[in-house]
Amino acid sequence: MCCILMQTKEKLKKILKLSLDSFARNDIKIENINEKLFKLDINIEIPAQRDYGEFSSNISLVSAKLFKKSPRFIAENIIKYVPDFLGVCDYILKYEIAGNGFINFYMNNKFYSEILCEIDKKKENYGKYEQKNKRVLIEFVSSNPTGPMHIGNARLGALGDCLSGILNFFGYEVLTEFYVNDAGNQIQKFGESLSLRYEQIFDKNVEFIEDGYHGEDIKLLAQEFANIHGDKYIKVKSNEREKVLINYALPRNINKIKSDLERYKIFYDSWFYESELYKNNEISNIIQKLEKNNAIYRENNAIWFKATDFGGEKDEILIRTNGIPTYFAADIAYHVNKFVTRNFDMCINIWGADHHGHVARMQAAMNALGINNKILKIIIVQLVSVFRDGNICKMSKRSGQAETFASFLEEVNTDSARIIFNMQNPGSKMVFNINEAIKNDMSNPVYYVKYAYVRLKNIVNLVDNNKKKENFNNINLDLLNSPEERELIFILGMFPEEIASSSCLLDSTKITKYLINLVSWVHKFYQFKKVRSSEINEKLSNSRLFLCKQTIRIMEIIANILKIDMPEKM
RNA sequence: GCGCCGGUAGCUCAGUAGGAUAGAGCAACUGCCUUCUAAGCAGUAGGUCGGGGGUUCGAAUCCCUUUCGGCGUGCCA
Repeated sequence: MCCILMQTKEKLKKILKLSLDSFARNDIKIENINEKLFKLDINIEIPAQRDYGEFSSNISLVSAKLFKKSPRFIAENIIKYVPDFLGVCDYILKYEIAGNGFINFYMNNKFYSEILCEIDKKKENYGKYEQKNKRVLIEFVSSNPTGPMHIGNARLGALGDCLSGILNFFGYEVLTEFYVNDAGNQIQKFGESLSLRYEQIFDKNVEFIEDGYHGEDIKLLAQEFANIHGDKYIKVKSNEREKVLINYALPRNINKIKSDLERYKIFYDSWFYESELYKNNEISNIIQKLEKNNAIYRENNAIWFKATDFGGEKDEILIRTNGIPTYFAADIAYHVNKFVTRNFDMCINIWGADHHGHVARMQAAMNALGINNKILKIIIVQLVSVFRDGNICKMSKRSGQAETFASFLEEVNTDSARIIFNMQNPGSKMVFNINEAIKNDMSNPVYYVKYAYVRLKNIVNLVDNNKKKENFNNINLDLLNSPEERELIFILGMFPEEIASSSCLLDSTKITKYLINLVSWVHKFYQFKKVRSSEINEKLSNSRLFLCKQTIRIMEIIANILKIDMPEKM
């Protein structure tokens, strides 16, 4: 499926290629011209300013070398032949050469009215593509259940959930997943920490361990446990006590994570427990497979993965000298489970920047296991710090100063957070300005967006109430020819392309930026063009109303993808 | 030391797969509500795109180099 805008680009490209071909054939004799033309990187672009037209091509610039002529000269010669092929596209109003050799195309009214009609026809499916039959697993947040989430998880969550919304809308079969690290070393440490805090309640002289979990949350959990069970477990052997405490605390932490994320509008399709990998021997299975593929060796009683043989930076330990598998070994098994057992075609992991060292070795492990026909995409998200009252508080889990996810949610509205996090590229580190995120003006983009929706909705509702039913027979979309109206329509027409490129690039921020741009034109339109004014005739009024309705449609599609509530009134 | 990411307006950030005069918001200043909600719009001011080379019709964007910052470089996860 395609849209008017993309089709038009293709048609213009065709016209230009045919014209260039004519020029080459008739005016210049070059051998194998078709082959050479084929290699040219001819683009149809949307210029930044509309004075340059709706579309613009670099064809004469990129072919300058081939013809050994100036771009301007080539453009003049190409344009001579364009009339021969105008039948290919009936949206062209005029075309001209700009200063340095760009060929600019200006579109007629039909182009604009057909964009609106296309949206009206496809409705909430506008911008959707045919089902790809591609199963995608997207895993994000997956915070450690040994402690509370922090603000960085809010960024990961917003990016992951919105990306899954985009991919789903685009036509992939998407499954969202939270990977629960409920096994391995850190759970032992968790139990040990809990146990010591529990003992300290009854004996102040008990010393805490250096590499334990120092957070207040551990003390609280131990206290809660003591409130229920008293000193009953003091005399129990320490590893027994640790087990009991883990069984008490871990489900509590996981439930807290789950409920916090639900407040943030994230509802996972799946919660995958690391402990399942142990139960099903999946870790020992992958060790065997790796051994078969000659990808491991033994040293000092530990089992190593020859990561360097498969594109990794250095070799990695899979099974420690003490026989306990590393986190990495479990994670390989987890990925094999995704790709082989569950047979996903693409797996997307959204990881914090502190995990980026993990990327190369995981890719290497996939190579070693022959999982090459599948796609593993890892999106690394830089860390978040909080700006509050003029100060930057750096996020740090160990210092205990971290802004927790829960306290963040208390302050910042979920929709604001989702939009703000999705306005900034994952690759750049982020300073989250709390003071601005809780304000009710343009420093908080969520109000800018919602207000635009309310304004349009208000127009539509008022008209509906006044006339009971609008008469779309008495309509002439050619009347929508002001810069404000045209630009708004043009941006609506760009939506399918935005969705497509967001999906291909796995970029959830693109569509948010698009939304902000769309909304700014909604406000301009609202400012300059009255819809239900007595000063304009009914035909124009109806046409503008039609534009409002299609704009609302696109805004609702995006709101749905991003899970932003759009209010009727503010 | 090595690796990954980043450096764009006073601040926070965009910059459409190399394109035309580098853009928003915040902060500052000036206008616009008896007319569909001013949570808005229009305008002014603000820049050596960290520095230096290179590639070409054309570079914030690609390559090299240098500098500064964040992270990683665990038999931690």
